[in-house]
Amino acid sequence: LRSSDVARLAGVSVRTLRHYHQIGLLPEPDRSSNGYRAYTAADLVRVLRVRRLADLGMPLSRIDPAVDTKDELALLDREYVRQIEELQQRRTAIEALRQSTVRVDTPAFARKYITALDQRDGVTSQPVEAERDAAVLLELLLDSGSAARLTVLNEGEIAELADVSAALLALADDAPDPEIDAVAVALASALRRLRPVFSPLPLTREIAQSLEEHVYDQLSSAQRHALHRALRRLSR
Amino acid sequence: LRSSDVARLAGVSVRTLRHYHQIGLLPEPDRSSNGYRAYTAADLVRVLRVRRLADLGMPLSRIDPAVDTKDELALLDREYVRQIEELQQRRTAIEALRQSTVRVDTPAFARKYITALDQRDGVTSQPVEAERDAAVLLELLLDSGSAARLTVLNEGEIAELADVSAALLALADDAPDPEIDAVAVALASALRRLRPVFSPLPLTREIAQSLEEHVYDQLSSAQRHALHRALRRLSR
DNA sequence: TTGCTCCTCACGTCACGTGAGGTGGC
DNA sequence: TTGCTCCTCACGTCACGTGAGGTGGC
Repeated sequence: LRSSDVARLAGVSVRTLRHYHQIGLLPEPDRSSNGYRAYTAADLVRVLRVRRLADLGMPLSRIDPAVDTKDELALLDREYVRQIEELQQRRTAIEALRQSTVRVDTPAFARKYITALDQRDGVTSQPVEAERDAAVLLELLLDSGSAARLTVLNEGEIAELADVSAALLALADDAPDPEIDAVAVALASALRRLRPVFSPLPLTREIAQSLEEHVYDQLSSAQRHALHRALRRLSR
Repeated sequence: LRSSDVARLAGVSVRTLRHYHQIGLLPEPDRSSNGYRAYTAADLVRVLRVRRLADLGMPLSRIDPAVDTKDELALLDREYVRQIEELQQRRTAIEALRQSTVRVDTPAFARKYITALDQRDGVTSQPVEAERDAAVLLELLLDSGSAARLTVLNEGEIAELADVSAALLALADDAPDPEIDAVAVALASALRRLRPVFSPLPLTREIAQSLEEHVYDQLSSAQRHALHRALRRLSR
């Protein structure tokens, strides 16, 4: 039997046979006079045995053709139970992401808020992206307890928050000062209600500052003023 | 934010960040005066976005952080349906192998036969291995129709075949000629019944010969004589 | 001479892990 | 001076795929 015979009969590539030689799963056969490998039927049986286990997903390193392998099969079976569960969890997550109308990486607690914001007039998509970024960072930083509390904001509260954010993001740079002030007042009122949720962030000062800067960076000059005034009101 | 900050906050290794730089998923940030990378919160958001998709099993090559990826998610979902089915098929196959008392690579059609042979007295395990080898080769070579017919041999026929094989394999090299003859007669009778099953083998002459030699190689001198005489009887 | 089959390197794949050896600030 | 953190190569992983370049028999 030559390389191609064994390969064809066993349903593998010639390269696969070479690989099995390299890792010692299959002994090198004698050579015929022209240097071609001369396999025996015993080699073919061995390859078939290896493939039967490899096709079940057993790693080549754990295949020993000389030994019965029931224990290894039991291990594999438990591994498959785990994998099936994981795949099903992924499918559930994918389904949830596809259902939602917002971008797939929007944190769950902020979905309604971002959706509401997205539907306001006068807000272009770029600032919405900035809000999404902020939500992603928030999700990361909040301990799970706080995140849960954020989720239970009711529809009215979410709508109000979206109103306020939309007003902030719609502020033009040439907005008159009284308009900036009005936004700051509304913003302070909304933030006051949310403050207990954000308070105990597990952050070093440098990191907190870096994240804060990121939010400021996304805002225009007038918008920064409004946010700044709102924060001053809060600290009073 | 330094490498370790981003890595810790995003739940990845520093090496992973380097890898994302290499493949262009994450831009190289500016360096601070000491040469350390100075990441921004935007980089962190980006890593989180990549990980969210990568954790769902999306290949990095198909992740584009700038684009929404609902279509890709649909593809992934279909892929998972397929994978779950495959894993369940493997579990079924593993379960069947673990149920049986014979070695895991014994072909289904020969299980009862090998089991019966294994339980005969006077047959050591090495010739049983040879019979298993022959069965493996047979399974490979028979078209599925014939293999199905082999499976439906009834209990009595299997027991008779096992009796005859056991008698052949138990033949000592110094067995008297009449004993060899008796085995040959019984063997011929059993083979005559099986012959319709084996007849149309899709083999080149060289390969058939190679497989036949393999069977002969496993037999002792007296056993070969018995097989040879049985085959002569058949061809009459 | 032209195909065909076999041969031997040897690099590529995928998403990083894991040292190896060196530097800068406390 | 001693740790600690960062840096840059660069090889290893897993099971082969895929040329690259050469040889032998019809």
